[in-house]
Amino acid sequence: MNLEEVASLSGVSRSTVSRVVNNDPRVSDATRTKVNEVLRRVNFQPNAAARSLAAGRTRVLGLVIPMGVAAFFTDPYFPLLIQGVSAAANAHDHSVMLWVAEPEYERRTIGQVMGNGLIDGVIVASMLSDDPLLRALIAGHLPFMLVGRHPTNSSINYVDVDNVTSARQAVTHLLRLGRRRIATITGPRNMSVGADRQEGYQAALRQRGLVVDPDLIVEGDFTEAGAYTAMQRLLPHNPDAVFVASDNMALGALRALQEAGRRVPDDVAVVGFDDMPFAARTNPPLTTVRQPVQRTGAVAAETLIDLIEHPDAQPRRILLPTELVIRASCGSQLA
Amino acid sequence: MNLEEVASLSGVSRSTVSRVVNNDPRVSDATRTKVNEVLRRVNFQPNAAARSLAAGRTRVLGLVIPMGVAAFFTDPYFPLLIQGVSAAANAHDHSVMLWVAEPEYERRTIGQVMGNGLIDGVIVASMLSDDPLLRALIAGHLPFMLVGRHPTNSSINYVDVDNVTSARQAVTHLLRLGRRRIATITGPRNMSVGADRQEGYQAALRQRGLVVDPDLIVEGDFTEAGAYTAMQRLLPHNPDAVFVASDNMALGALRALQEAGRRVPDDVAVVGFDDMPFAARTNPPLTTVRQPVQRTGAVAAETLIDLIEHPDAQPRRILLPTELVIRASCGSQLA
DNA sequence: CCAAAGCTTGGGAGCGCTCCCAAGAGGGCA
DNA sequence: TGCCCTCTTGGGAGCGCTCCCAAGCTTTGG
Repeated sequence: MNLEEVASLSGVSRSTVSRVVNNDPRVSDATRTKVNEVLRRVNFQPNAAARSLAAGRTRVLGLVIPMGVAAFFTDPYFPLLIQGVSAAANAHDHSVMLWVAEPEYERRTIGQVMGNGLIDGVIVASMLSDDPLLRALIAGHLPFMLVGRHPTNSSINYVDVDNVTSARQAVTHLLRLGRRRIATITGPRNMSVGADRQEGYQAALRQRGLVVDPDLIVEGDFTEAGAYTAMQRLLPHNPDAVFVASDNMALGALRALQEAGRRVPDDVAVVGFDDMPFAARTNPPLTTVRQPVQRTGAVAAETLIDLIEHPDAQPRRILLPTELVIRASCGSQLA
Repeated sequence: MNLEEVASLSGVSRSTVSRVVNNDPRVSDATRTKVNEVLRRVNFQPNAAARSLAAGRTRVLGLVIPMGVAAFFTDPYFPLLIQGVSAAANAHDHSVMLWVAEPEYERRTIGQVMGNGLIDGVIVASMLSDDPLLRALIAGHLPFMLVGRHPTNSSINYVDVDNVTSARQAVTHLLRLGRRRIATITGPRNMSVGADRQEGYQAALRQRGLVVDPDLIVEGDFTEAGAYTAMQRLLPHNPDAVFVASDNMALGALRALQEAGRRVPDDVAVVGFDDMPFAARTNPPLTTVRQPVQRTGAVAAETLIDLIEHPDAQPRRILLPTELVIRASCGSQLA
């Protein structure tokens, strides 16, 4: 069923049917009603390919999740993000094309994502600092949004939470509770989330006039298992608190602490990051920084659509607010 | 950059360039080399929309994840499945369009997924038994694959693991270890995974000549929190083992048991299902049924592509093998 | 040596839509 | 009454590709 057939069924021209389908105001009410009636009766769906070809726009957003991140499989972060993107895209009458980028995705993905006109723009999640896809994106002319700011190039559009400030507040909270040997398990240093949360950690210590002890900083990889090992490496240095850069990693830290016989929060206070669904149910319940993950995805999609429709607009740099959620693992029920 | 431009740059016709791009053998080696050279130089990417329009094929697979399942956000099952689908699709030069279907997705999604020619076929994950999307799919003519068999209509193409047999084996293992009051926390009954695993549980008991005690069967929803409550409801009935229909739910069961002061496996043996990454690291490590989730996704994609290319082929019903992974939570290191 | 059968190449048609321009109908106003 | 402007409608062109047919050339074999 195509426009022409609907046209002859309703006794008007292809152009008029097209106008009705696209809500063009330049159609009389009588005609519109008549055509809509036929449209509904035959359950007309305009052909997406033809539409894209003629209009030069596909109404499809790309979503790239680089798979350098093993955490994709264990961290609920990505499903939440995907859900947010998907919901916002659908609400704006767009579809989502997904690429779960393999390690050696450079060749295929980059070419596919760009150039061939399959998508109008692309959202890239959890980008590594020196990603070849990112280089191609910067060189190209396809609108794109990063989830998580780029560490060096600040002219790139992104949506993120204020990781530095959030981390600083979390660590400041631990300081206020009297903890002094505060350790941290960071994210990978080549991701800006990792670097930023560590920076916030250090800022809090310095603000308090404390020196940053490199022995109390261990790099994690956002997996539970990685954090477990990281925590074991921290134990000999006798921290009295640890700020862990994700809830998922906090799980690993808790497990290591428990196995080592350290009580939480009595011996070691633990603060996570994300406020994932399970954070309220750990033992003890996890104090953590709540970030709006679905919202982040939704904002990324909405901003990207806006960017596609207004290519001349100034760069978008969006920071979403976080909130420190106090539970038992930090040793205080007070804010 | 389009075919015509490449053609004039290489001194041949549009048709010839098209043949080279599509690896049509009817081109002389000399011409092919010459054109390929230009193709590479200008980094030619054929326009996807034009291609789809002309060829009547998009090389895009749809992937629908109904969101009735709250577990999407916490269960690593879906990321693994998505990864499998994505990898296989990419390997076959296809892209993946994702719909995370909202509760009231009937109207929009169904229309979008079908009809408008955006995709060549669709994979539907975790279908509820009486899903409107499924009804539309059956009535329509778009090739589709289910992940998880359909409970009643066996002529539908699907890929699944043999849930009945797997569950039966897991429970038989518990029986062999001497457990007699074996409980189960099932998946939702309106999903075939839920029903099938419960059926396997019952089959194992009957095979042993035991009666099925309805008090020992509680329905879960594939979430940790749901299973926690379910386990609490089971406790008064003093089970000496529990077969939990997913690892994620096993987490909740373990938490409930621990809080109630029951030792695992001494007082209550626990067996899960999935062998998710975290299963080896629970306390105690979880005995579980390993199912090849990524493989399931990959097979779904590959079969769907085959179905698209050979529409007359007979129905595909694929069962993938599982494996019982013995760890400490069942009270035996023996197979 | 010539017909028949390859091989290689070019160009037309058409996929189903959007966008633009033109034309007809009707209304307002001098 | 006549002119201009607005509203509504129709149809042509063209998006960039694939598919089909035909034409030219070369090869094969009787």
